[in-house]
Amino acid sequence: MPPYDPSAFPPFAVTVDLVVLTVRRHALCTLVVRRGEAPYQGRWALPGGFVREDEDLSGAAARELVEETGLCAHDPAAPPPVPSNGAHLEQLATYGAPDRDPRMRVVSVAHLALAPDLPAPRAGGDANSARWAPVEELLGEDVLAGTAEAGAAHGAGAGGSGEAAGDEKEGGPVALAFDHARILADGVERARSKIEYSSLATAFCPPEFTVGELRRVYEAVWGVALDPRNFHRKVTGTPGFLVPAGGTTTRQGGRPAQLFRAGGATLLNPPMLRPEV
Amino acid sequence: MPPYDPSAFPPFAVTVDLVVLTVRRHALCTLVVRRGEAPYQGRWALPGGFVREDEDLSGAAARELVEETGLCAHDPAAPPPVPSNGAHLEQLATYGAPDRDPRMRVVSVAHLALAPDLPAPRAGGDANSARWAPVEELLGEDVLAGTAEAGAAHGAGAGGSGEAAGDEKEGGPVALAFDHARILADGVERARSKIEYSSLATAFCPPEFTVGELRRVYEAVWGVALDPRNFHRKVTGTPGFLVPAGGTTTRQGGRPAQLFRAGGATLLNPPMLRPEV
DNA sequence: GATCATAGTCGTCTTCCTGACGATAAGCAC
DNA sequence: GTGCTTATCGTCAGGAAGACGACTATGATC
Repeated sequence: MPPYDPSAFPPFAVTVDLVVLTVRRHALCTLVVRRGEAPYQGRWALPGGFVREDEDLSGAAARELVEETGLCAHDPAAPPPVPSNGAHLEQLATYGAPDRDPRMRVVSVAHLALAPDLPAPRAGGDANSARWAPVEELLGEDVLAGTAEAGAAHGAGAGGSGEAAGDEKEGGPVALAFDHARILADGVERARSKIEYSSLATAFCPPEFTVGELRRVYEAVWGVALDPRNFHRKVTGTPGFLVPAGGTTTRQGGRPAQLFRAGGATLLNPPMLRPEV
Repeated sequence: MPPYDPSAFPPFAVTVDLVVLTVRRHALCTLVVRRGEAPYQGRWALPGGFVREDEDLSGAAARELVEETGLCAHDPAAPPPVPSNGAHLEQLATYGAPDRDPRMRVVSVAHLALAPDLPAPRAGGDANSARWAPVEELLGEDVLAGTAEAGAAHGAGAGGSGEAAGDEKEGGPVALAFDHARILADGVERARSKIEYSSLATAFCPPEFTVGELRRVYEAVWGVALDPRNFHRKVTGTPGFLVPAGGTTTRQGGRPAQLFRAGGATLLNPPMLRPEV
């Protein structure tokens, strides 16, 4: 039997889109770039680009991450002592509704990256500018509500439902291009749930950090307040989660705090569950 | 600015592959089909096929599921009272290493389906035959070990590592085509972890089932033995997990057991964690 | 320098959950 | 009936987590 007849299947464009999350000033933020071309010209979008001919999906995601942020992707399979400013990068989900891009059939493999607080992003490629936007600004209540319930609407919103399509005035929710609001919502939910049962929250921290800084990461990602004493007991009591780095710091004010590094443990058992609703 | 120049990006073929899991005779089994054409002709593979021009990714997965098993995919967003023999279907991950198919660049969006025990599968499409294979047979120890640790190898194994490439004699591990061993391993791990914190295990059960039948599902999926008394306390004590269906059955022998239906709750809180290693 | 505000760290107490396991109930095969 | 199987209820001890008191160590302010 001959190889595939190229006319036997429809050709797709395959892209990677990135949900890059970080914690800035006690808020969970994501990297967005302004689109320089139609469609959705001038709207904010998640960074991304085409997968190249000879490129792995994760390779394409890592390349985009470097282009947009200068971050070197850290492969989760690497040995536990993480190289300094590597970001965590993992595949999130794939979005391929027929109408998600009005120009052609595009399947986008979204990736989730978690990074420590970074200087201002450098714009790259076809984006006029880039910025860190608090996810709260980008995800209106309607979008978030839809995330939790309506899996069926899973890619319908190429044009957006309309209501959330606010303009560019600062402060109000800004509608992202394409189905990127859903992708972002899925990425945020993945991050929120994954720090429950893994040590991934340390990916938001610099190489050395204090228990309080780690707690503020959890508080920003979950949007809740945690008891400092119970949190301290939990993270220092979980073997392998944190290893003392040997110094102290007062960068938060108050009593000096011990510095830690991320330990080798990647799975938290038992997990640290989000407080109830 | 003009629409995309079609020569500006490489064309991909996009397929969906299915990891269909069920519990048969106390063993976790998956649906495999025998390949009728090269490459890997005669080898077992996961069912799958091309995504059509006008088709959603989940739509393509649901179509393949019907073609291979006759199962009607159950959308998780539907109202909780699940229609009778619908299977749970969710996206798993996407595999797109450049060399995963020797003929051309193929990106495969794998989906995970969980189904109650079914009659013998009906072969469809280009498969000479289909069968339910215990995952233990398909996943040699080396493959499983690789799953837990080596995320780096994430799609490299189009040809397989070689060692597991046993032939077709019954009993020994059988090497799956393409990178399907990894896809299957990822799907099994997803199922194993997801029944911890969700009520998804009921997807393996008929509409009405006993606590003991549900326990045997957990035991088969995790490959462990659970204490019947503690399990009973846990599942009947979690509000919304099970609702009494009103009858009893003795199909397992022994004292008649109460029949239950899956309740509306989808999230188990606190979760039922796998026993330690 | 005393006082205050801010954070960090150590304990205690109560409650809930779980694992281990005894005991009883209700079918079937003989 | 006896024996075997599975289901279901109960008890008990240990661990984890939430609530919260107490103390420590710094900088800021008076």
